[in-house]
Amino acid sequence: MPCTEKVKVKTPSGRELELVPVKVWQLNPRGRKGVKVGLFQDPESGRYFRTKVPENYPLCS
DNA sequence: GCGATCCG
DNA sequence: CGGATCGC
Repeated sequence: MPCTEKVKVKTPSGRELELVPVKVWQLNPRGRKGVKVGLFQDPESGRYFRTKVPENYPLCS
């Protein structure tokens, strides 16, 4: 499933933006909860970065 | 430190 | 191949 919904994120450049993740996956140590992580691209710098996304955000490609 | 992911 | 992501 492609990523469509925007997420409010703090970019490495220090801006608060709504971005659509490139990809979202679950990062779980065995036996505990962990977090959902999104891969994003900073429109300012063009650089990729990872940050937590809300638990209710769907996994996507 | 663990977990998945992939850019640098 | 390591960094960086988060919370436990």
